[in-house]
Amino acid sequence: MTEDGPERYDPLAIEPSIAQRWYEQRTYSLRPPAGEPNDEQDVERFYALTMFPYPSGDLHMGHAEIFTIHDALVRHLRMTGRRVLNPIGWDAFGLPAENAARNRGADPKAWTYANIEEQRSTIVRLGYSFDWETVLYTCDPSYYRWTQWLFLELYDAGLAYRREALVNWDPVDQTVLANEQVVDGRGERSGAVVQRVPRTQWFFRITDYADELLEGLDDIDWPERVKNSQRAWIGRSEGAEITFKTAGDGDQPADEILVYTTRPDTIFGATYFVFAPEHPIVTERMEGDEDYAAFLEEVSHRSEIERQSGEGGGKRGYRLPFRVVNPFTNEEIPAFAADYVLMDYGTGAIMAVPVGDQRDFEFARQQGLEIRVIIHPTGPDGELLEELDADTMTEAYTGPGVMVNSGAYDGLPWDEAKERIIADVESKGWGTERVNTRLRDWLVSRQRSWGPPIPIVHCVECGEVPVPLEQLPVELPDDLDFQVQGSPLDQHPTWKHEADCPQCGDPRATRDIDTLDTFVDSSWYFLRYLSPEAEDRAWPPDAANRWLPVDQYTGGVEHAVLHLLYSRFVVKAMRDRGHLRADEPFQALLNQGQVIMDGASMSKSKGNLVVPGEVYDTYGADTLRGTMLFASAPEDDIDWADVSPTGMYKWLSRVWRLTIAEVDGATGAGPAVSEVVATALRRATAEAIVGASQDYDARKYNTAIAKLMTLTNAVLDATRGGESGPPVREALEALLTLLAPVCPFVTDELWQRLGHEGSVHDQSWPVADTSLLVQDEVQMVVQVNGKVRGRITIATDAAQSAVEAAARANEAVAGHLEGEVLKVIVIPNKLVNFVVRD
RNA sequence: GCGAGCGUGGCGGAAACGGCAGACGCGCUGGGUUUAGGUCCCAGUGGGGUUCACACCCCGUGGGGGUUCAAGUCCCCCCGCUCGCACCA
Repeated sequence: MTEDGPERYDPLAIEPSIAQRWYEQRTYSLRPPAGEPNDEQDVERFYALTMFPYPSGDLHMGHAEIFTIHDALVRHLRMTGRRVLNPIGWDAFGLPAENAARNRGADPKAWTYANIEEQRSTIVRLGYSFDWETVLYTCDPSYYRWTQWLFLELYDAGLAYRREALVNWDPVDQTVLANEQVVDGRGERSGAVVQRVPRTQWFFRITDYADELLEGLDDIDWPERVKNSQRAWIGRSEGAEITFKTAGDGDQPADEILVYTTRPDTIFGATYFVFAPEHPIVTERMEGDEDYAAFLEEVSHRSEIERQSGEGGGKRGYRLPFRVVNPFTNEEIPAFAADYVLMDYGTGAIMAVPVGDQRDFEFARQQGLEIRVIIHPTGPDGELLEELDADTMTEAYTGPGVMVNSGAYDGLPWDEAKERIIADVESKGWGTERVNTRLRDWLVSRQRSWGPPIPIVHCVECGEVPVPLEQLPVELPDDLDFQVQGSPLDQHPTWKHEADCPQCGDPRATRDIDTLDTFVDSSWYFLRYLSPEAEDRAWPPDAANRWLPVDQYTGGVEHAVLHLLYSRFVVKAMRDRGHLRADEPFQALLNQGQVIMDGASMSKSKGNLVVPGEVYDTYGADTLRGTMLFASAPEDDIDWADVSPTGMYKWLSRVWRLTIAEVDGATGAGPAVSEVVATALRRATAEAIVGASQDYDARKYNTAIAKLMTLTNAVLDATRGGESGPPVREALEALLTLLAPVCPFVTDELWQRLGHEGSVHDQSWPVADTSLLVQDEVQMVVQVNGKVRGRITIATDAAQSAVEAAARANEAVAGHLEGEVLKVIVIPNKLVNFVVRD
């Protein structure tokens, strides 16, 4: 460092104290103490939400990326006059705390809050302008009391219920999981192969809202791929339920079996019948059959992975000792139990049509079953393309066609046959048209102990009884032993016995020992932010009606189905209970890209972990923020190996030097900029304001920063001889306000160095003097046959004839105009193109 | 297998509407300042050809075809990569 040169840019000297001041003074709070968000009527409100962090350690680069994008958005909106609600909190319940307790003997609460404190100080240090009055922690009784209330609301509405079902059991995390938490047959968190086991568990009836969850996607501004993921997950299909009967065989009465099919038109091709192995009709009829019991045992032990990969023999089937009657043909067809039919989709039984379904086709070939052709392929105009041959076909035919061997329906196009058959099924009382979804009810109970206890008491006399609202919260004991086998809450010596039945007072009643999934906590936190300290209600309905839906939600794409689908369900259910009016929680969604390293995700085990602290301890938070936003568009991944914090640091240093020089020059009366330079600089300033504003509106922070760099270069050019003066000052002030959302510290500091009283963040967004952008002359490109051959400078909006004449007069162009000119195209103020015969 | 998205210099990335491809930055090369290194400042930087030089010419946005006066951008086919879903009847 030079001893007596101008003061250099030293972010570490200015950032921490500003950060601390913003935090302590609650600078960005919208809320008077202990109230709801300040809510004057005549303001434009904006609810900006970013996914709250999970406190499993300090903040990582991914958090810094999301928060930086979010904060630039929020600070920009504030400067454009919006009243922005920008809350923060912690998703503080969950398994990592419990694992730390089990493995290291830590107290989960202390562990969680220590991590929160570490994350909070990093968030403050990075200058994110959250409203520190609204902080919430999902593990705090003042929060989970209302999570329990939410459960009871759903229970009261019939949307929360307990039943036995085949569920996903994670043997490592020792708990059941929701379908959404099982990826490729493995637990999303633990990576363990999940087992399908029967258990009595709590569910939310999300399937009641399947249609609305699907249709609502059309009206929200989310990335198409997230909407597609949700559409696929909901998996709506249209078809029919049709009743089949088992063939009578004397002493045993015929059973009725419902099947679901999307292709009722192919019913004449049903040559066999398949039950899910656990189907009740089968288990009842096969009771005591050791052979079948062995098959059931074998199938239940095959993991999802084996079943899907086709390893270990593909589909497993068991020929049942009875037959089933096809209602349309009265034909008796063989019946199987097979693992390719799932008990929990449709009705758990299918009519198998090998000619029209690839799975049935494969199974039929494997078992040597008949493949009956009932359709011939047709083209776009209904013309016959070929005739299928059961002996030679190698795969099922699923395209359009015309019916054959289908009784009265022969000769009909398939879609018409489908309609007629459904109509006939209904008129004969054999079944109904039916819509089905892949979506199952949401399994919410967990055999874990760092979560909200389910507010239900089990009484020998009254059954399951909800805990009365005035007794909420059902608090977790703080002396759980996490070293025990199984659920610590269950093993606690007294906790579950502390409750008497709320209905009959029976002291033998016990608490439900399961807790709610963390996704229940996070499915409504954006509502609690509206009044985190309210003790008499979860949220005020009028505040919810004013602020919801969230105007902009930012966060990772990994929540495409889980959190984002659950939150949508909760909002719709709460709307129907009269607690709010919004149909959707999040109107717009932005998925930021990942921060990776050398093409791979960062992790300690890979040894490529870069943490935010390493960067801000060297270059400061402004450099970290600027680097992330300049590296790429918000949606794109950033490879940390490709980015250069030094480049950003050098630029900010230059901005610093230029501003300090202007301050010094103004007081020291250096030379003033010339008139010509002043005009050019003012135009550069106006261009930067216009360009950067458009980029901010489109959230293209990378190009906004590029335009600010261009303005910096213009200032540099103008002040090369030590000049200063109003045009320089205006350029720098515009630069600082336009940069403020990205680099809040250095801009605030320099703003004050320029002599301003208040904060740069309280300035309104600059407006350009657009008259400066109008120029007398423009440069136009001259092309011959589409190739650039020269340029002309000509009056703005010059007449076509004048433009053409000037272009012809251009020496470089003239040499290429020897052939016959067939056509001249003039794009005003841009380009002339001569079309010449070669 | 199905669905969606993406392919632009050595690198990250720019180019509403079809109208100068490569903004801005990194890196690199050369020069200046400095005792030196770093910092800072200046110039150059898609590939090829050609010229003493100013210039000039050709090629170029994964590959091939098409529409157009004009294509990174629109249409068709192919290749590659990434991400979802995946026995859902």
